[in-house]
Amino acid sequence: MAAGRQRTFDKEESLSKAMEVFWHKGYSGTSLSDLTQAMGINKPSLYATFGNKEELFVSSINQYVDKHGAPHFEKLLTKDLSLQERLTAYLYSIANMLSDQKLPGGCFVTSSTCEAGSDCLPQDAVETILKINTASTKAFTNFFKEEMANGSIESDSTPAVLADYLLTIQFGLAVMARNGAKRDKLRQVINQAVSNFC
Amino acid sequence: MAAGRQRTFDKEESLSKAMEVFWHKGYSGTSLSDLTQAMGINKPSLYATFGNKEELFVSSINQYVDKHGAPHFEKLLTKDLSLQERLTAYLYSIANMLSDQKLPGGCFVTSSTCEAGSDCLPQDAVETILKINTASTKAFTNFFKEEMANGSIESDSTPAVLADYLLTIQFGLAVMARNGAKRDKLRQVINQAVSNFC
DNA sequence: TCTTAACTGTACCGATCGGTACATATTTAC
DNA sequence: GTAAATATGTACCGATCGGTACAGTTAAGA
Repeated sequence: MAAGRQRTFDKEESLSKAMEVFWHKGYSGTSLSDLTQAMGINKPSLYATFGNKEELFVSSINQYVDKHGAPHFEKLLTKDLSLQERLTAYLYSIANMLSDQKLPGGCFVTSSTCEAGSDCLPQDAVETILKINTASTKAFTNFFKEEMANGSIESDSTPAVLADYLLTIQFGLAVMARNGAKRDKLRQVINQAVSNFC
Repeated sequence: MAAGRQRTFDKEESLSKAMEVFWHKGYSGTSLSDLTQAMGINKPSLYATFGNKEELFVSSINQYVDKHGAPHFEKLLTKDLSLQERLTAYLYSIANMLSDQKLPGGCFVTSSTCEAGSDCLPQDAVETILKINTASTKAFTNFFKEEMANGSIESDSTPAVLADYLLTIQFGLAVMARNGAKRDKLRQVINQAVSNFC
């Protein structure tokens, strides 16, 4: 172990607190005081451990993807369910998160994508967000490509278009949640949206 | 006419400049310096004419709805077109705006709806945004109600659900645009989304 | 035990935030 | 012509912004 005084907080837990603040308030709306207060640490500890506000934001959104983004994806791969059933389960899982009262509300990536278009975010943050959305699009595209190979899709749309459509639905649901839409309303929209894949 | 020196700028034009700044950068991301610079006036003139930052924001988003939001709606009412054709024309019209390089990018209402969930906006602004989205939902609901009465819709969905679905698509398209999606990509998504109304 | 490395809290930095006081300039009404 | 009313530009306000210097504290390694 390295010499020196050891830190009195857990790095991942503090990052998790920071993530929730950024998720709730956005990059521009979050001050260092907001962060240090939620994390329970002082500014020098924050800077020593996480760099600066920008690096902490990037770490936060990456943690968000790991903890609250990626896990939904496995719903798409459940065995013995139709494509429609799996898409519904996937989006329901997301809707649960979007409307969860114990979480900051909506989708961190969606809100950040809006904010990234404002030229108010540091470039590294913008690139991180773009990378996340690109990765989602590619994952969806590959998913639909395989579903088509399996014969699960009758549509004559391309995998890329279906992927963009699914991402659009996700973004839309996230904004609906930020507007106050509850779980049941989101589910009704999902049912409507998924009936498109028939 | 009232006594006193007359102002050297056009109120509506200055408001339009302010609107574009808020549209582009959001409420938290916009400073008074950004505003006065874009509007070409000094702070005392801004405060005397438009109140404070919050009131200027509310005026801005209301002007946005009048200038860039409401006008699309008439596409839904074009005579002698099918429901699908009218929905496509309506959403294409929106997509043109979302991806217009001469405009600030995306949809001011959508971005603000995300930001409104952050508790970083003044309450009057939040209420204004909520009111705008509620009005859209009601207008869509009435629209679909009439279309159903006309027999244009075979779906067994309710007008309210179709309205929420349409709003979700609009929100989603706006975020896609903020993420860099160009007009053609938005159109493909729209085609996919509208095939739901068959 | 003693050096050295790492973390913590206080107290501060210049810059910018939203907002305003005030003196000056311009206009209409009388 | 003069008073009243309105707009303008400068210069400033206290508060907060993101970020850091520095002294003190706690630990591991020699």
